[in-house]
Amino acid sequence: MATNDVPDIVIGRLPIYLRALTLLQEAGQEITSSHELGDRLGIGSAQIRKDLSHFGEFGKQGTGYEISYLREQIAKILHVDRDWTVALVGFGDLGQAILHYGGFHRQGFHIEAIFDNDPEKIGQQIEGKTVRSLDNLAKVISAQNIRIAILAVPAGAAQEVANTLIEMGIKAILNYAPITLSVPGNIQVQYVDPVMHLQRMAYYLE
Amino acid sequence: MATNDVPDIVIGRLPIYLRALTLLQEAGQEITSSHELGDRLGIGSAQIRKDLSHFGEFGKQGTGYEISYLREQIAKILHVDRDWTVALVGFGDLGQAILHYGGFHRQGFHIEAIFDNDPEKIGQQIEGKTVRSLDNLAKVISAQNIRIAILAVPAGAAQEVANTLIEMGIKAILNYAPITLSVPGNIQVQYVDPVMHLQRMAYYLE
DNA sequence: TAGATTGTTAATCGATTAACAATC
DNA sequence: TAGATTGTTAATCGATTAACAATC
Repeated sequence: MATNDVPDIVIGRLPIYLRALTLLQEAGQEITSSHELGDRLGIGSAQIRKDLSHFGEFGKQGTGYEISYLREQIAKILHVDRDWTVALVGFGDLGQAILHYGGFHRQGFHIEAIFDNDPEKIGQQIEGKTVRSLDNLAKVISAQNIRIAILAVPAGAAQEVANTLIEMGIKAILNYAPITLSVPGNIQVQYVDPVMHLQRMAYYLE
Repeated sequence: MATNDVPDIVIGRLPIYLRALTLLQEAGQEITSSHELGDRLGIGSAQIRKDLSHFGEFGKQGTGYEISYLREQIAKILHVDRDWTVALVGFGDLGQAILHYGGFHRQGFHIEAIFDNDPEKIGQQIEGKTVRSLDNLAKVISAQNIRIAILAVPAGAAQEVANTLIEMGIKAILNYAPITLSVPGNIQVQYVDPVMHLQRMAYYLE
């Protein structure tokens, strides 16, 4: 049960398992197996068992996994068995779309602070939140103990804003700006860049 | 120059290289090296050279790479040295945000057809395009020879719509629905699921 | 020439997979 | 019991990295 040095690639698959389990649960199913899960996900059953074995034993020989139990356990491992408060930085078209998108909230990631440097936007009220100047970053982040930020500023500003966020204590950045951020090793960064996905697929076309 | 069986993981890095090169070029730089590129991207220089070696020789010993040339070559390899016509399927909040987002267009992926099944939306005019019923999928896709679709329908409908798209000749799907699609081996699928990225990062928090 | 950097080979490292004893 | 599936070990596979001859 060495929750310690689990390969990051394994961590990356846990949300996929979680999603599949939730789906099965919503369909009313109660038990599943590594084979069924693997078939649905296009992954080998051995890999699923191996991945889970990093964290403990969750199944029963001859039977499989109780879906609700495994779901809970994976949620606990990922620390998504709780609510997270998130800051949204950048309130242009993209930032507004992100706020409007309900998916984060539904999964327990609550955007409770919004920042932008455009004077036209500062002070604006949206869904009960106020758009604030970036100068207030330090105050708000420490007051609300926020550790996750969604970065939706232009590429040219992203690195600088990221630096500030990290100084203020942010530990995880979901970056929508199309630029690779340079950050210290203890800071998490994930990228959302749909265009890169299209480019990748284009290789295989024609 | 075996453009043949290049590992998919290598293909996945080409858009990252492309993005970094474009950035350097915009900054007015003309020459770079695998070391500089690697430092910026947090990747080993050997990996970059190895990746590129799958496709040919693009550098000069002692000097490095001419940025504009390497950019062009990678764009050609990825087939993004041209414009692509894309269908958007699903015109709810998410679909509208995707259409409104300029990033696709800017990189040569043009959304030229929009589909939704909501009678309220069908017929609506947006940016010179008409929202059409899914019944028109076949006609429009074959008429415009569209091979890429962006899927932004609810999770419950995604697999069924994907099946239809594939029947109609779509070869690549950028899927925003939070569900793993089951597709034939010759069909490309990429996933955009920001929540999964947050879940992955949450593991490392606290 | 001296210094730098490529492209490539070989070694290392890590991840996936096959197989099976344990056991429900 | 017979059948099924887990958790884990060992083998395989593939990707990353170190090192260096070639050469600009």
